[in-house]
Amino acid sequence: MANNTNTKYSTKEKILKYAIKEFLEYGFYGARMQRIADKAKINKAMLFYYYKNKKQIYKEALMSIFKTVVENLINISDEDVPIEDKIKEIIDIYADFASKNPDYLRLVQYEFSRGGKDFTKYNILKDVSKSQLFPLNPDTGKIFKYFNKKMKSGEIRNINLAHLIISIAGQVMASFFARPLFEAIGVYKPSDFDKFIKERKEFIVKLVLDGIRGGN
Amino acid sequence: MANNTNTKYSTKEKILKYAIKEFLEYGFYGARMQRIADKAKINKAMLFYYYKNKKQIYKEALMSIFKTVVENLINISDEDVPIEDKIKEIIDIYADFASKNPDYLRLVQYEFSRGGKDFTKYNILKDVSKSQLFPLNPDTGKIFKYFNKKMKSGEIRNINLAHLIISIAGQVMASFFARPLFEAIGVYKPSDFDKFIKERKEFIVKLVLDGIRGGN
DNA sequence: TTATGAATTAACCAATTGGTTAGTTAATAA
DNA sequence: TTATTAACTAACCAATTGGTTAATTCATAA
Repeated sequence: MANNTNTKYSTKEKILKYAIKEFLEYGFYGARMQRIADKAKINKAMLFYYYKNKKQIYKEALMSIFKTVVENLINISDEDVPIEDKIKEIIDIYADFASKNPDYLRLVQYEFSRGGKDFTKYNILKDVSKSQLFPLNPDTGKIFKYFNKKMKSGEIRNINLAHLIISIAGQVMASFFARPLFEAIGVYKPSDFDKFIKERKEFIVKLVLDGIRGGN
Repeated sequence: MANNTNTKYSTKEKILKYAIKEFLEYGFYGARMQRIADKAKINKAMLFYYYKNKKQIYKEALMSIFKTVVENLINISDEDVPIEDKIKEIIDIYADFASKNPDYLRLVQYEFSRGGKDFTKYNILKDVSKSQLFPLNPDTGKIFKYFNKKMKSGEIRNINLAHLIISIAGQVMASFFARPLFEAIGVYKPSDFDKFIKERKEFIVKLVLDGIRGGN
């Protein structure tokens, strides 16, 4: 092996790492193989030595990204904390991940804007949803279990939990997905983005909490 | 003029119409000038006769699309209806537009996924937000006026209205933006999408209504 | 009828693109 | 030492791309 085992990343790993950056920046069609090679400081031919073609690199990049996204979003605890804290926990998980990985999120959004063609083609989503840990899994998802208990005990009214999760996630994610809109029209000063997110979290907690406590 | 005035659209209009379709399908980099010409059944050179280059066609397509989006989203009435009806009205406007123009929405999403580079570059968003009719305009927006009145009368608690609008729109739009995810993981059967949206509307109305009525 | 400019076309082009290939270097095992 | 294979490189290539151009058709006005 001429593979340099001293360096942190193998050539194959480097390719994926910088391919992700390139795809994030330009999408599939706009991504350039030469630019990926340049970013990774390797010969372009290596891309085709380790991967069949551009599509395959994209596929592996997508899978890697989506795996990271899901791994982050399933970290919901089993603890039986008060409802307000549980809602905060869910919001925090989504918001924190979005804050820390804006580029990952953007590629997911890019894929969604294309109708999720490749997500479905590569079975990326299906594999993920089978996971016992997936929060939207109505049988095993921790969020479902928690709120089902709270509905039975009467602490919250009867609600459709899939809708609740979508509503919470939707409110949080909107802040990140439509960020260019908000900043362009001056909803907040770009430098105040973190402050805006903090405000938004508090707003969502209160809205949802009152919303699910309200009379049946 | 050799321009065929019998047909419904002029050549220039045809170009924009089919360019939009192409950009919606493939994004900027994936769009092909030849394919636009083929779709419009004109000679490729006509694209460069009426427009400077690809970028310019994209720019005009973006502006046209965004204009349509905004024109639809500002159609909020002035009527002083009950709060529940007003929330329903807002939700309906967003949901109806998204249902009727899934492709337009996808291009907006595509642009957002790119960080809204071109939206800001072409000043598309800024021009729009200046509009007196823009619902997010805190001084003149009809939604602001309506809810401010309701806050003063005590019918709802004091809330940040920008956040309220983002929350409502976010919950509605999530249903469309993340549609590939929901269908892949089986939140509903793809054929039941309309039913899902109907359910979602009802869910959001109730959540928001209880959420803004709740104690201060 | 004819002159004029706008609209349209087919053929073309330079540059870029994803992908290949023949040959070289480096590591390992016998 | 040497044979073998994996890792790597530079040069190359066919196909595609956005964009151009010179020539032609068409409509209109004088």
